[in-house]
Amino acid sequence: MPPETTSSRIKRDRAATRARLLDAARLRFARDGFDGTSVRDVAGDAAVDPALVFRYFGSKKKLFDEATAVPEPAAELFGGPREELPARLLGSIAFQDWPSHAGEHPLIAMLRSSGHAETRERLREEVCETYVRALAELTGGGPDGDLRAELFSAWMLGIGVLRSVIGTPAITGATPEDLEPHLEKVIAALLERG
Amino acid sequence: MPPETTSSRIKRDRAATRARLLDAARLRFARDGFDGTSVRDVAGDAAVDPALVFRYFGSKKKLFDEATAVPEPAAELFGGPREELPARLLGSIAFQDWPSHAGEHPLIAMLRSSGHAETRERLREEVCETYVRALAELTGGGPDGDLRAELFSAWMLGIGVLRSVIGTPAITGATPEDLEPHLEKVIAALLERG
Amino acid sequence: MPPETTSSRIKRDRAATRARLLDAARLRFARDGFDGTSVRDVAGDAAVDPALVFRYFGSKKKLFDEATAVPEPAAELFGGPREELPARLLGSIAFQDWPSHAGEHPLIAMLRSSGHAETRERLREEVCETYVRALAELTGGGPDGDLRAELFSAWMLGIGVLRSVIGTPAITGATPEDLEPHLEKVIAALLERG
Amino acid sequence: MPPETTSSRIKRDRAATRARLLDAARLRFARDGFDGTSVRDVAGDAAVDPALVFRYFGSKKKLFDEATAVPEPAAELFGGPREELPARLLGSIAFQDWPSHAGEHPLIAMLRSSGHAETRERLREEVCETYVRALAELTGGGPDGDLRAELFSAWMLGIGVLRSVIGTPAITGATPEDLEPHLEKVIAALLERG
DNA sequence: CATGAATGAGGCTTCATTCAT
DNA sequence: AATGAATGAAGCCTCATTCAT
Repeated sequence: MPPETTSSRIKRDRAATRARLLDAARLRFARDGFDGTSVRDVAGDAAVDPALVFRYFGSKKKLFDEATAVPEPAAELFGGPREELPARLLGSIAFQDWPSHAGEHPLIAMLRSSGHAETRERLREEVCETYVRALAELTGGGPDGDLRAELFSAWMLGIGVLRSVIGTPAITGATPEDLEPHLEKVIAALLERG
Repeated sequence: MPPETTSSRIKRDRAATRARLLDAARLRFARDGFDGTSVRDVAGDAAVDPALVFRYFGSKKKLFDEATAVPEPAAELFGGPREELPARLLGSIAFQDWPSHAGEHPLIAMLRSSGHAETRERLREEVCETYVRALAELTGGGPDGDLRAELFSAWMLGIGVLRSVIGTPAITGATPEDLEPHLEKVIAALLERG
Repeated sequence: MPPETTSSRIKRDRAATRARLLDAARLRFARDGFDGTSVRDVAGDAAVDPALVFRYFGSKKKLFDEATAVPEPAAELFGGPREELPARLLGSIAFQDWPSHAGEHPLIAMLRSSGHAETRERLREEVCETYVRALAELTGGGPDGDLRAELFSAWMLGIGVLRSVIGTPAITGATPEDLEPHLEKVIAALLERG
Repeated sequence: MPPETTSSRIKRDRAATRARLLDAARLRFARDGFDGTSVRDVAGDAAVDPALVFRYFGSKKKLFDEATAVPEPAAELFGGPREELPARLLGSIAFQDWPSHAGEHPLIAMLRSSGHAETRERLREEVCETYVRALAELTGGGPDGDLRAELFSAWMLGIGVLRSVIGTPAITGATPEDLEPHLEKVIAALLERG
C-alpha cells in the first residue's frame, strides 16, 4: 500500500488545509454573506478545527478579505478584441458559472456583505478600476465618458442581481443569445460616441 | 374620569408604540440590514422595552417582515402620463430621498438583507409585479417584452446600487439632468418596439 | 404563606443580583487576581447567568474596577487621635479581617492583579493619596517628609505581604501586642522629626 | 567526520536551546507573571518551536518552576562584613538591576505570580531561609529575633514593591544615599538588641 | 528527535427570547 | 398588559497541549 494513501486523508498539510478553508469560506461568504457565516460553519465545511482559521488567517475578517479578494484581473477577460469586451463582461457577470462562489459572480456575491463599509469600498474599487476603466476606453472619452461607462456597468450589475439574487423569470431563463440583440442596442446607446 | 378614556389612551399608546417600533425598524433594517440590527437597537430607537417587540410582533423576523413590507404601490408613481413612467421610476430609485429608509429606495435597502431567502422572494415579487409589469406595457408587448422590461429594471436597479451602495463617483455625483439624455437612449434601446 | 417567601429565592431583584455579583467578584478577584478569575466563576458564585455580568457591568474589566474600588476613605480610620494613626493603619493592613476580600486588606489583594498597568496606577493613587498623605502630616514635614512617609508605608505594606501573601511564620503568628513595641520604634525612627 | 561531533553539536544545541528557553521564560514571567505569559511568547522569544517547551520541560508550569527557581544564594551578598549586610540586601532589592528579571529583583518579580500557591510557598522559603535567617544573626537572637528579622525583611520587600511595582514618587526617585540615614535608624530600631 | 499541524477546552461577549412580577 | 430581570445558545478568539510526520 503506497504511503500516499495515508497522506490522502488530507491531513497535516498546511497548504492543503489553508486552501480548503479558503474554498469553504468563499462558498459560504458568497452564499450567506459575512454575517450569515460563522467560523464554525467554514471550519466544519473544511472538516477542520475552527481554531485553525485563526492560526492561518488571524481573524474571521481577514479570512473574509482573503476569500473575497478579486482573483487575477482576469487577463483573458480583458485580453481579447476590444469590440467584444462588453459581451465578455456581461457573459462573465450574468452567465458564467463560478463554482467557487456558489455559482455567482464574485461581485454579485460581495453585494451580500455590503453592509460592511470595507466591503463597499472594495466593491467600488473593483467596479471603478476594472469595469469602468476598461469600458471608458470604448466611450470615445467624451466629457461624460465615465458616467456612460458607469451606467453600462450598472446595467450589467443589475442584470447580475436580477438573475442571481432576485431571480426574475425572464432574465433568469435567458440565454446569451437571447440577450445579444439587446446588448448591441445598449452598447450603441451608452458606450458609442453620441 | 370615564373608563374608556383610559382604555382609549392605552389603545392609542399601543398603536403609537407599535408604529414607532415599525418606523425605527424600517430605518435600522434599511441602514444596517437584518443581521446588523439588533432588537435592542430598534427598541432603543423607539424608546421602548425590547420585550414589546416580541409582544407586538412575535419575533425579530416578523418585525422585519412587517417593517419591510412594500408600501402602497405609490399610486402617484404610476398615475401620470405613460411616456414619463420610466423617468419617474428612475427618479424614484436613484434620486428620491426616502427618509423612512435611511435615504435609500426601499428596494435598494432590502438588497442589504438579501441573504435571507424570504427577502429575495419579496424583492422578486415587487420587481415583477410593480416594475416589470408596468414597464412591459411600454414595450409593445412583443415576444420578449418581459425580458426587455426586466432588462430596463435591471438598469435602474443597477444605477441605484452603484449610487447608494457602491458609490461610484460619476453616478453618485450625477443630477437627473445629467442622466436624462442617457435615459432617452436606453428607453429607445430597450423599451420601444424594435 | 407570605409573599416574601417567594421573593426570598433571591431572584428578579436587580439590586440584589448586582450586589451578589459584586460580592462574588470582590472575593474572587482578591483571592485569585484578575487573570485567575473568570466571569463564569463569578457568576457561578453568585448563582447567576454569566450574561448578567455584562448586562450590569459592561465588561469583566469594569466589574473588576467596581469590585476593587476603594471603599469609603475609612472615615473612622483617619478620624481618631493623630498619634494613634500609624497603629490604626497597621492594624487595618495586618490584623483586620476583610471578609469581603477573602480576609486580606484590599491593597494587598490588589497586588495580586498588579500585572495590569491600571491596577498599579490605582494602587499608587491609593497609597499616595491616602497613606502617604496622612502619614506625611506626622513627619514634621521636613524636606524628606514624603520619603519617610513612603518608607513607613512600605513597612506596613511589607508586613501585610509577608503576613497575608507569603506567610512567614513569625509575622503570621504575631498579635498586635507583639508588634506594638516595634511599631513604636519604627515610628520614632521614620516618622518623628529627626 | 567523527560521529561524536554531530552528536555533541546536537547536545550543545539542545542545552543551548533549553537555556535560551529558560532565559526567555525568566524574563517574561518576571515582567508579565505566569498568567500573562504564553508558551508561544516564550518560545517566540527563544526563536524556538513551542512544542519544545513540552519536550524539554513537560508543561508550562514546570517551565515556570524551573525558570523562577531561586538562583544560588548569591554568595557575595552574604560574604562581606556582617554590619553591612542589611545595606547590601536593601541595595540588592531596591537598587540592583536584574537584567534576567526585567530589571526587578526576583522576589519582587515572583510576587507578580503569587496567585499560585506554589509560588507563595517558594517565596516563603526564600524569604525565611535566606533573608530572615541571615538577618536573625544580627538581632542578638532575643526571643523575638525572628520576628524582628521578618519585620526588617518586610520593610525591604515593601520598599521594593513601592519602588518597582507601585511606583510611589519619593522612593522611586531616591538614591541609595537618600535612604542611608533612614536605613541606619530602622536597623537600630528593629535589628539591634533592644 | 524535531517540527509544526491539529485540537479541544475555555475565555469574553452579544443576542434573541422567555418568564416572573 | 407591561416591565425588565434572567437565560442559554452562539459568536469570535486564545491557549496549553498532543500527535503525525
